[in-house]
Amino acid sequence: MSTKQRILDAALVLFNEQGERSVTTNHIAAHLNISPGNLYYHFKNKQAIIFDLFVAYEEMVLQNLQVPEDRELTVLDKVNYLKDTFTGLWQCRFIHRDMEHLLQADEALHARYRDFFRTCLQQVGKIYRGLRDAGMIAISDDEVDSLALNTWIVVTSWFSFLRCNLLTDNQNEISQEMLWGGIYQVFTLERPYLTDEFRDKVIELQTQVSPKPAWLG
Amino acid sequence: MSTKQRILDAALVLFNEQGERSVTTNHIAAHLNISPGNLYYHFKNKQAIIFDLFVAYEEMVLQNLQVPEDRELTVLDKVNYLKDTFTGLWQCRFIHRDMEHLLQADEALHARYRDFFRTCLQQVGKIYRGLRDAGMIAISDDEVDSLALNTWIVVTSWFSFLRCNLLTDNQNEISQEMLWGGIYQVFTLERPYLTDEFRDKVIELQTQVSPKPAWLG
DNA sequence: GCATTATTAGAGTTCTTACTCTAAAACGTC
DNA sequence: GACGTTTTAGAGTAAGAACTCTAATAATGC
Repeated sequence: MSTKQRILDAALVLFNEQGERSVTTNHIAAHLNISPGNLYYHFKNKQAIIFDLFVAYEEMVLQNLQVPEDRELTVLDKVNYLKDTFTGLWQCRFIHRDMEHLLQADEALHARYRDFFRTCLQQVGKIYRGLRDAGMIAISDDEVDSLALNTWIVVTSWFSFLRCNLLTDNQNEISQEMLWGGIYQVFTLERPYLTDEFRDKVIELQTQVSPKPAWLG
Repeated sequence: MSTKQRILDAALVLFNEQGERSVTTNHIAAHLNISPGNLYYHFKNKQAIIFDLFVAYEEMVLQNLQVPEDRELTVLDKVNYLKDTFTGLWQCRFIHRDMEHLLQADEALHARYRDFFRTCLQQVGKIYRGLRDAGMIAISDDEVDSLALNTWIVVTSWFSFLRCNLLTDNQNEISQEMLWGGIYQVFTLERPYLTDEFRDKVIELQTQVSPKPAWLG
């Protein structure tokens, strides 16, 4: 693998584990047993590394949010969207940790991120309208807009929420249950809109995938 | 005013404007025209300043979330809770920006924050059950739990969301409309649970307080 | 095999940070 | 107004950050 790619991989791992703020370019170089000079040969600066990592993240997310044009959405689609989203989020969880700082430090990234956000919101809206067309939820266009935004906020804040509120001395790593608690939480946003016809079926499947977490309530 | 209090005030202003990460103890001292030594006479370190600011924030929030024992909740209470919450949040908006880092750097603060979160969640649940008792919403206990958590997430993430996604070169300050867009957004979380009896009345009042923001949808 | 280019090491530079130390000033009190 | 305490100034320190520079090594084309 190219040194450039190895730097990106190592940076991603270290950023995820310790947070971008605590990881310096020297740390990344040391982690790979290469010199700082070498790292700076491949990247103009730390921001450039972050930018490239974001581009990869963006691509993955947009891939995950595609809506099939040739068929209706199913209950399973719904679950898979969330699984994919949270899995992707986990792989790049450093990004949404102090996003404000990353964007403040890099105007180009900020502009790109705004576009990304808008596109995501549109896609999520499209998915919810797809679920409506499939008869799964009854919801107005206004409600789709606000539901999409609420989904965005819960999804992008989920790991911060976990680390701030649920990690303790005893339990200091994010468990599978915690991660999928995020899926449960997004389910609860949609649940009020489920149609009578689908409610029981959907709730049953959702409960299988991610039951109500013990720490809630 | 005491120097100690002036340091806290200045730190709060600077942290809010520029983010805790970008504001050093030297900046705070310079802002007040006092020496760094003086600052360190009053505070052991930077964390201690943050800790004190958090304690004040905590007190304000818990004050805002109190539930009257002697009477039922009204539609107006509901609106006021949100107004107070977002106003308080605005005053200490630096706190929820890179909370993860603040907590990682200070185990005592982390423990305190976890308690704070639990208490808040309980209070929010109590408020929603109060609204249920007053006949305003129809909701199960499970749904109260998840609604309270969703409310918490949207509220604590709101300013980060705004700065990351809505600020641009042209519009680089948070407007009143944006701030109260947060209230609208929390309304949308509760809306599906409104009872037939109260729906129109509540929605009318909510629309007055904070109509659907232009940038949504 | 040689010239050119791409890649790497590693010491070093500059800047900033949180924080310390000493001495002086201000204050209270009797 | 002397004396102990509290508060302040301000230079200074040690550590660490991002990043640069030079020279050596590897790869590549001809």
